[in-house]
Amino acid sequence: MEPTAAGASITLKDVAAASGVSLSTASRALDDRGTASRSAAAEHVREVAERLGYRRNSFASSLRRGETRTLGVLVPRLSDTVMALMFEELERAASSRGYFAMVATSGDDPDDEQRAAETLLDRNVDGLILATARLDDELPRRLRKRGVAHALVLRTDGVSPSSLGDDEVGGYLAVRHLIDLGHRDIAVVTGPSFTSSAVGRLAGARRAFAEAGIDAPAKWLLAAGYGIENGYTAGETILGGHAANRPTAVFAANDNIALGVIAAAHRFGVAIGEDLALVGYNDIPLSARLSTPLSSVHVPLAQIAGTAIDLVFNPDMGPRIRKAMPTLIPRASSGPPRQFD
Amino acid sequence: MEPTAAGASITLKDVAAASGVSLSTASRALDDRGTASRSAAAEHVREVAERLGYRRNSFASSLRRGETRTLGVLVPRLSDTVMALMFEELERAASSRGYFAMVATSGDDPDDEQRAAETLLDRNVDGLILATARLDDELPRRLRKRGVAHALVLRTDGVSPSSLGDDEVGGYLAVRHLIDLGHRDIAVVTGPSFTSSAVGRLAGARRAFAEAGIDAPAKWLLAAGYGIENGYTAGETILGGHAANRPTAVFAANDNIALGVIAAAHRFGVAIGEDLALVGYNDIPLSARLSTPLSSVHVPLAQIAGTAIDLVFNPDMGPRIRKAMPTLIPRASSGPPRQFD
DNA sequence: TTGCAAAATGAAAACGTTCCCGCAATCGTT
DNA sequence: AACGATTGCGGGAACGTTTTCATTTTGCAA
Repeated sequence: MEPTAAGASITLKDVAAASGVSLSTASRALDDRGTASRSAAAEHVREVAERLGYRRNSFASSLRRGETRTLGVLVPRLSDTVMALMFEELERAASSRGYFAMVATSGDDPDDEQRAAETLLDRNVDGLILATARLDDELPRRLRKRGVAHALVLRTDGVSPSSLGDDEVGGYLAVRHLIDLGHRDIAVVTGPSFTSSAVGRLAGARRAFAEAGIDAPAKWLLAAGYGIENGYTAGETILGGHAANRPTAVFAANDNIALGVIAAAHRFGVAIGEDLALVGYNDIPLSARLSTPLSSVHVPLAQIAGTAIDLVFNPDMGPRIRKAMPTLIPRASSGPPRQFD
Repeated sequence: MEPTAAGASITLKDVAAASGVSLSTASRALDDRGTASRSAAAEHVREVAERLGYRRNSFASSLRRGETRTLGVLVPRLSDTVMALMFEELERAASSRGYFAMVATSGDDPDDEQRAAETLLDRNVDGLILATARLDDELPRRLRKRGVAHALVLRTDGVSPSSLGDDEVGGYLAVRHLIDLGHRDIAVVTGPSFTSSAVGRLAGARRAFAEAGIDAPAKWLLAAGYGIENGYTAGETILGGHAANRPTAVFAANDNIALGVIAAAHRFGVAIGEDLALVGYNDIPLSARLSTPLSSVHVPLAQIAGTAIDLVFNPDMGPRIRKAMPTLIPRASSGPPRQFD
């Protein structure tokens, strides 16, 4: 009946009694912050605690200390590989700083996002990391007003402390790569327009176009969601017309979209890498393992994670919005256009 | 400096004072378990609490109550889509029962698994759900000995309460499907032999072979890891020989392995669905979206999640090991063998 | 009205830590 | 040997809840 997890638990009082010291002394001896006391008594307490299998009660401790050494992470969904990877890196970075990372998922709905954030705050996290930010998001604003320590990752609202890849540069690199290969007819499929990542990557793509004097037709600049199915739909739109009217290259603002485009290309009998060059974004592990490995813009997630956590606790050091440099990884999916063979 | 997340916080004392009642009354009025008190005073307290923006301090509450309404979930990694989906379902099931799910990742190392479990237990979770179990795992054994409420998902050690898909049936369905299509030369790539899922799926495959009077050659029964790269290696082994010596079908014990086999097939110029029939396992969302959509054994994760949580809190009701029925989803990747065209 | 059960209330004692305070012991310096 | 400075120690008061217990109030029937 009782869902008691812990067995009969050893409290600090037990340890103190067994060591023949007071509660206070035992507490101090086991305080792992700062330098461990080197007195003989303290050493003895530590031995006894170990022997008895004492584990500090985190609630009592947090209640008294007023901090939890816990970080809340909010992501739209974990089944999106990029988000899962981001969380894994955040977990690692948090752990190396003595923190525990706790995740909640919120989908794409601002209300759910708000609710999920409250859930995390109710668990008294010391700070919050959001991978969900919209350009005009209410949540970061409220967090700022309430004085909640937080940082945004991967996406920014332009105001709250943020750690992300430089999407403008990434978009530029991708399209520049395609242009350098000889492509002129290039389609761009971006993510949802409420994300800074989509806007940034599109801006970078535009810069590359402008630099090369290419006038990108509006019908080949599509905004989509970040899911495979969105990529598929976009792919149908782009490739569905007469073969002569197709672009020779596509820049997909994320690897999921690219996967959708691949499926659409297959449906229309267009060979990726030969008939159509394709560049994705994020370089998820799958990309390198596809039948035709996917060129993609790699983003240093580990670095972004570390920076994000530093921003949560020291928002005042350095610029509030930190951008990490992405790298283009060329693979077989992006070859020169047909006529160049 | 101070990593204070919450602003100046409203305590129960404030609410009580503002409502003109005692602390105890305020506490009772806001107790959300059981039936809410219907007295006028209680109603008033709730209003005041709402107006003041009172949020119960979860530590003080948990400390006093001795329960946390928190569930710890241990998975090898979240970047594996199946694990991410499993966690999302567990999170949902937990939430609908008033629990919060907390995840930790442990890789494939038993020591890390132990450490991660301790981390969760240190946070006083009311129960633990493991998706990491090995057949001869120490951890479930220790949890049983310590009397920690727990359940295993997706994999079982055969002893602790477990909720998983019926892997034997799934393996049978997959291979039976291939046999029904006319295949006789079928390779099977299973997962790591320390997982019950790999063992079960292989056993099911064997039953299908036996039933059809097929003597599966040992060289086509490969044990691999559950990653794409393992599938690729296995694919190289299977398809690397002379074309005449290749199987006409492959059952991959998970979709990642299938993805690897696809890549290997591509390398050897073998067309999936035409030259080689392929069936995966788990039916991750990507499978349906591949260029050649992948046939796969679908597993009801939501149901497994619900059962798992029930098992944690009521391990004595019904059988300890519950198996959910998988379904085969045939798609374009599994066609009849060439000579049948 | 009176009587009695049921419901609501306030005081106070937990829950297991940490931390402030005053005091004693130890240390290094002249 | 004497001095101040450091360090370690135990007592006890927090931290914000929940819960027990004794008491008071309410509701209802006679």
